[in-house]
Amino acid sequence: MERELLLLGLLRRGDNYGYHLHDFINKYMASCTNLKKATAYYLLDKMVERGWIEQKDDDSDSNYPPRRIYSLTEAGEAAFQKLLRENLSQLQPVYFTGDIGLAFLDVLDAAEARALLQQRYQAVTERLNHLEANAPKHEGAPQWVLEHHMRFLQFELSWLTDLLTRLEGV
Amino acid sequence: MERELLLLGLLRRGDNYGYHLHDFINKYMASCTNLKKATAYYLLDKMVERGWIEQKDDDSDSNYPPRRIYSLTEAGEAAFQKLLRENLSQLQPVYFTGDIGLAFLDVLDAAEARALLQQRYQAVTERLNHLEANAPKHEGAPQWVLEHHMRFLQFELSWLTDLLTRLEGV
DNA sequence: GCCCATATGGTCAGTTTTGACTAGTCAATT
DNA sequence: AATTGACTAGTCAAAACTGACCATATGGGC
Repeated sequence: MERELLLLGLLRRGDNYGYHLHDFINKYMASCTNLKKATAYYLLDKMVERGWIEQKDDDSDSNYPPRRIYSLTEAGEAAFQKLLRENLSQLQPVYFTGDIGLAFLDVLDAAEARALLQQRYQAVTERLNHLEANAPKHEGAPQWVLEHHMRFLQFELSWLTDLLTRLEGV
Repeated sequence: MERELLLLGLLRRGDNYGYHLHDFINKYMASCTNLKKATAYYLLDKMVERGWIEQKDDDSDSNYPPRRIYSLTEAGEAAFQKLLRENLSQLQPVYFTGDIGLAFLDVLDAAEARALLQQRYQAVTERLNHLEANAPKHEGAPQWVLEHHMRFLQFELSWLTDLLTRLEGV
C-alpha cells in the first residue's frame, strides 16, 4: 500500500489530475518507488472504487484534453492516517538487485571483477554529483527523501571502496 | 533481468528443480529480490522458451511428486555472462518505500513522529540482531550479499539516529 | 497404526503492471 | 503557415505476477 499512501498524501495537499500526480512522483520521489503512469491511473481507479478518493470531470477550460480531477474523501483521509503510521513505524523492505552480481563474483577473474566494480563506482559517483547539482532545483522534493537518498549513495561508495580493496588481496 | 541472472547463476552451479531454486533464493537471497514461487516457475518457463535452459522430467525415484529438472544450455551460459557483467558494472536502482512516510512527516506532531520512528529503529535493530544471530547458519548465503545487507541496516540505524536528534530540535 | 505438522513439487485463475499508443496544445523554428 | 519537439492527458491489449490451492511424503508424538 505504499504507493497508495503516496498518492493519498499528495491529494491531501490539494485536488489534482492523475497526470500531475504521476509527474511529481516521477520527478521528486523516484527514489521511493517506481510508479508508471498507467499504474498510477490503475491505483487511482481502485481507490475511487474503495471510496478513498473522488473523481470529477474537469470541463473548465477545454483547451486541454478532457481530464479528471481527483480529491480525497474522509475515508481516504482515514486511510492515509493509518497507512502513514504503519509506514513510519515499520521497517520497509529494500531490495538490492545489484547484489545478485556480487553473489557470482567468483565466476570472473579478480582483475575483471575489479574493473567492472570500478565502473559501478563511477556510475554511483555520477548519480550523486547529478543529485547534488540539481538539489536546489528540487525544492519540490521532500527534504528527508532527498537527503536519505544522497547519504545512501555515499554509503554505497564507501562499501564499494571497501569491497575493492578487499578484492585486491585475492 | 536480474532475477533471470540469479536463476541462471544458480543453475550454473548444478542442475536443479524449480522448488529448490526458489527455496534457496528465499532463504539466502531475500535481500536481493522478492521472488515468489509461482513467479520463479514463470521465469523458468520463459527461459526454456528462449533456449537458455532445458527441462527434463525426472522420473527417477518416484517417491516424490513428479518434477522437472532444469539445466543450463550454452545459450544460457552466454546470457549469464552478459547479464553478470551488466549487473556488476551498473548502478542498479534501489527503492526506499520507507521514505514515503518521511515525505509526510509534517502531518504529525513532532512527539508522535519521533515515537513512530523509534519503533522503526527498534524494528531495524531486531532485524540486524536476527541476521547476526543466524549468520553462521547462512553458510549457503553468498558472503558479500549478507555483509552488504548487514552494513546497510547499520547505515539505516545511524540515519534514523541522526533524523531523531534533528527532529528534537523542532 | 493414526494424526498432525512440515516439507516437496507444482498449477492456475485472477490481479497487477506496463509498453506502446492516441490525440490534442503550445512555442519556437524555418 | 508548415514542421518540429516537448508537454498534457489518458487508454488498452498484452505481459508479468501472485494468492490460494492440490497432491504426496516424511517424521514424530501419542
